[in-house]
Amino acid sequence: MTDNLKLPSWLSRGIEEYFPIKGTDQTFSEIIDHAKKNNKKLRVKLGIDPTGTDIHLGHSILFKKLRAFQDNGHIAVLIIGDFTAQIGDPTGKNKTRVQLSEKQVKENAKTYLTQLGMGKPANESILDFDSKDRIEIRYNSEWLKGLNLNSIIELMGSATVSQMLAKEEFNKRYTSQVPIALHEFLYPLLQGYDSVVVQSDIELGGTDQKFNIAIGRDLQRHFKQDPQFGVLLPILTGLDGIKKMSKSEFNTVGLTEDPLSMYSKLEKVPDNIIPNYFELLTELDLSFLENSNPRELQRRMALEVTTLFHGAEEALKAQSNCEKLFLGHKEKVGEIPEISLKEIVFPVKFFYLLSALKLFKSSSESKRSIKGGGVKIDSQKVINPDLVFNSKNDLEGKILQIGKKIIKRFEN
RNA sequence: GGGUCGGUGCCCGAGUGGUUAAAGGGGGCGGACUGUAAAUCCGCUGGCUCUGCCUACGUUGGUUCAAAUCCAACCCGGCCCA
Repeated sequence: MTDNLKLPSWLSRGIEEYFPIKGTDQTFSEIIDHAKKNNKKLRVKLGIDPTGTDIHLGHSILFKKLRAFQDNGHIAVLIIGDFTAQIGDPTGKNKTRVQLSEKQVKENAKTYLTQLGMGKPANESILDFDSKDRIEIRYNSEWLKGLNLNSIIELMGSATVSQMLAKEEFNKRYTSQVPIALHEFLYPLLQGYDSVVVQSDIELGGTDQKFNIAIGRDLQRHFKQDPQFGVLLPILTGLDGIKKMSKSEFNTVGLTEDPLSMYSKLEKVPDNIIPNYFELLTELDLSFLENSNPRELQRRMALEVTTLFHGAEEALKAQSNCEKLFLGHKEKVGEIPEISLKEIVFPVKFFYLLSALKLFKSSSESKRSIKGGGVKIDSQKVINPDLVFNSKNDLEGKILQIGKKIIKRFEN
C-alpha cells in the first residue's frame, strides 16, 4: 500500500523522515488529513531535558515544527524531562554528566519556557502558550518518580538486550569497549513510557531520537494504545559547519542572544551549510539559492534568521552596524554592546583587565591572545599584555575587539 | 570472585628514573590571505596582576639527590574465566 496523499507543506518542510509510513490502518498523511477534516486534535509530543539553560537554533527547529502543529489545530505536549535529565541520555560524550539537583532542573525548565516565549503573546513567541487547548506542559517526574519495581521490571521486560545494542550509540560503545552502565538502557524505556502516559499520537525529535521514539511505539503497543508516529527533524549543523550544534562544542547561536551577536555569528557561517540553514530556520522559498552570490547568501541568511527572533528593524540595524564596524567606521556605530569598567581598579595591566572583565577564561589565555595579535582597541592591535592603563579615561568610549567575534565598547 | 591488560593535558596518543608544562596528531583560538567563507601558510593552546611562583600524568602513601616513569595499597575500566 502506498501513500497517495501528500503531507501538507507546513509539515513536510525540513523533515528528515517520518515513520511508519503506514500505521495500523492509515498512512501518516491520511491521519493528518483526517484530523483536519474532522477537527480532531492530535497530541504531538516533544520532550526536552532541562540539562542546560540555553536554547539554541538547533533546538529551535523542533519547536518551530511543534508550533506549526499548534497553528494547524493540534496539541503540543511538551514534556519537561526533569526526571530523565538526571539519568542522562547516553550520548557517549557526556560521560561526566553531572547529577543535577531537583532545584537546578526546575530552574532550567523555567528558563527554557521563558526562552520559548511563555508569557508573551503567541505572535511574539516560539510556541503558542496562549491557546490553552493547544499546549500541555508535563514534567515527567510526575509519573516516573513513583514507579515501583514491578512497573520497572515490566518496562524492562518489553525490550531485549540485542534491541538495545542495535542502537548505534550503544553499539559503538559496546564494540569499542567503552562501558555502558545498565541504567542507561532505562533511558529509552522511560522516554518511551512518557509517550504511553501522555498518549501521544505523534512524537517529534531529532534523527538521533529515532530509537527512543521507536521504543515509545513498542511500549504504547504493550499498553494497548495506538502507537505514535515519529517525525524526525534533521540535526542542525553548528557554526563550524562540521559538528552538530551543541553547547559543548561552542558552535551555537542562542535564541536570546542580542541581534548584533546573532547576526555576526551567522554571517560568517561556512558556505556549505547555508542552504541547510535557509531550509531549516526560515520559511523562505528556496528557489533563489541556485544562482546567488555566496557572500550575499550569508548576509541574507543572517538577516532572515535574526529577523525571526528580533524583528526586521533590529535585524537590519544589526546588519548595518556589523558592516560599518568591519569597514572601520566605528564612530557611526551606536549599537555596540557596552562593557562596564566599574569594577576595575586602576591602574591596571591590559591582560588583567580583560581577564577581570571575564572576556577570557584565564589571565594566561588573555595574555596569550594579546601577544598573538588578536586584540584591538579602536582598530589598533595592542600586543603588549603588560600595557598599563592608569585611569578610566584611557579607555572610556573606546572600542575593544577580540578576534572577529567579540566587540565591546568600554563604558564607565 | 580469579586471571590479565590498562587509566597521561579538551580528545586521541607517545613517553618507562633526570631541563618534562610532558613528543606527535586532532580539535580549539589568534594572525596573514580571502568574500568576515573554504583551502593554504604562520603562531598559540595548565593556572597565577607573571622576568617569578604554583599546580599537573587515576588516588594515597613510600623508595630516591631526583618519579608520569620504581614499590605498596586502594579506586575505576576493558577482555578472558567463573
